[in-house]
Parts: sequence; C-alpha cells; structure tokens
Amino acid sequence: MKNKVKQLREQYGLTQAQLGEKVNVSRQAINAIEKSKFDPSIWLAYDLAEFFNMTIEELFEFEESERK
Amino acid sequence: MKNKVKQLREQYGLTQAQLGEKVNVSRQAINAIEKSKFDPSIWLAYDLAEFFNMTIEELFEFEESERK
DNA sequence: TTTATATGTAAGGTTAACCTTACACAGGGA
DNA sequence: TCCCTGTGTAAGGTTAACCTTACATATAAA
Repeated sequence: MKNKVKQLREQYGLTQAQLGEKVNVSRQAINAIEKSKFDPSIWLAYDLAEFFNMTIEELFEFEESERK
Repeated sequence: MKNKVKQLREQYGLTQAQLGEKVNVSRQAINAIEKSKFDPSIWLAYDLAEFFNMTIEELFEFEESERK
C-alpha cells in the first residue's frame, strides 16, 4: 500500500537498516513496505507512525491504495 | 489488543455477524478481535475504524495493550 | 417445552507478514 | 582499481490472521 515511509526515512537521514532497528524489524521488512510488496502488521504501522510523529492514517495512504 | 469494538458494535445495535458483513470478515474474526484473541490486519483495523467514524488509534488502544 | 438467535470456542486449512541468509548491483571514497 | 555502504530481491522457514465447519451454551420468544 502507498505510504510515506521512504520519504520520511530520507528526511530523517536514516538507512533502511537503521529504521528497521528503530522499530524492531529487518531491513527487508522496511524495504518491502517502502516498495509496497506487503502491508505492515498493525503494530509495525503503529511503531512507524509513532516514530515519525504522525498517525497511521497519515503515514499510510489507505484511500489512494489498492487492497490486495 | 484492547479495543472499543464490542462497545461500539452494541451502541450501533449490531450482532458480531452483522458487523462482520459490514467489513467483510467472518463473525469469528469479529469475536476474536473483541476478545483480544488476535490483532486485526491493518486493513481490517482501517475498515472498522472507518465504519465507526474514528481513527485506528482511537478504536484500538495501543498504549494500553500488550504486544504479543 | 421447543425453537431461534447470539455468542464463544475449537479444529483444520490457506495465505501473508515477518524472519535469516544470500547474492547482485550501483555509487562513492581511498 | 578496489572496497564499502545502501538498496533490491529471491529462497526457504515460521507464525498469526484470517477462512469454513461444527458444536455447546445462554437467552428470549413462541
């Protein structure tokens, strides 16, 4: 699903691996979410949104996303 | 995880099965979420929050919940 | 009492969201 | 040129979020 993770991660000057450490997932998981390869679990969505100081709905663009 | 689904569902006068139909999951899935047997997918969380006209963060109480 | 509805739960199956390991490639610096 | 870092991706495994079917129980209505 569409999201702002890559954009925000770069604004924060972090690599995928570093962001993964912050939210306790692998760098591949971060990559997959940025590339829309799979949807995050609700906890990962929450952790990412919290890290970037926004709501889940702001970070993940449900309206503009296709549902698998 | 803790959530307000049961309370809101009853306010709306719906059965678990009826709510399941609204958000396209089985009544067992609704039951499991109400009883905190498993966490919703991000899309189900979104659909439920949208149905009850609130955000995911309002419907699901992350702060007060334990993480599996 | 019988019947219908709502809920709770269990079993067994499928799928997707993770994991680790591994490899390829691009760009930058020494 | 040679590394080193960052990214992209694939394979194979585990687990949890669903599914359907089924059964038990409680309550309310007939």
